[in-house]
Amino acid sequence: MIKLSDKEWIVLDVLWETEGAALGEVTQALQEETGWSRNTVLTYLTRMEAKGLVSIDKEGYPRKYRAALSREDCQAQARDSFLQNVYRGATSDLVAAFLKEKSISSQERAALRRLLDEMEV
Amino acid sequence: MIKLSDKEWIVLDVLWETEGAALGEVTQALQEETGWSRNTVLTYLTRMEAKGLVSIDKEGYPRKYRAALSREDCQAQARDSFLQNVYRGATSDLVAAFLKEKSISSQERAALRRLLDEMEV
DNA sequence: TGTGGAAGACTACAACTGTAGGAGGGAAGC
DNA sequence: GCTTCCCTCCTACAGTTGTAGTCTTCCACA
Repeated sequence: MIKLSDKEWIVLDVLWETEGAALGEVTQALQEETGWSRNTVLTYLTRMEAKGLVSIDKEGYPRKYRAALSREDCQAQARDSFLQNVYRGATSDLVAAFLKEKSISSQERAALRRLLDEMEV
Repeated sequence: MIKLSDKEWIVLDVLWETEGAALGEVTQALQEETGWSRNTVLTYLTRMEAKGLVSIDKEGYPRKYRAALSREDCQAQARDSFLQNVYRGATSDLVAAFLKEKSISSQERAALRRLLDEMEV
């Protein structure tokens, strides 16, 4: 149900890295990638709190902002909707397309083979 | 650059299936999944033409609507942004997550193994 | 204790998205 | 030719997203 925009992913990436950051720290961390003003960052943070994506620790000043959901949960959600929207549920087409296009190391390939092996029951 | 909304994927899915459909046909085809009114469908179609997602064949009456981009191009685009947003570029994490979660047949697993083998150079 | 700089609240505003309604135009059949 | 039905055009309107500006508050330090 939770649908993150591209920019919300960027904000959450920062929050997932830092367990509880103040506005200035978040703004700082986003500076290179986005160049956003402090106010823009604050707007994201407060809107995202309203949506349940961010939790704000109001003890102390300045407040600490943290991700309210785990990265894994958000990823699972995003995988589902991507799979449905873009591949109409065909997981193996999807996986094949990613594998064909993107380079991965031979270690990674070995790990994926092991994964496939474990699935043979 | 082209960013499709969930609903735009649904519309395009219909257009990719039918090479050139009239409004009534598109509305019909979308009926079950969306229940949209004819006007809603028309709004999507015309807005999507403005964005270059749909092309309208104005010869004849009623007009024929068709997808302006191939499904493959749209999928490639969507893969890219998904990979970046959700997995920060880590293809093998992404692939592993899909494989772990979604069931695929042993035929499909075999095909993926072959794909991995072909990548070993 | 006054002040400067960060932080927070509130406001703004345009573009895009989801979802139509109403008015008018063409074509096919009676 | 007139009716009927579908098609197109234009308009609407609320909610979301991207990106701040302004005004106010708060703490730390001189």
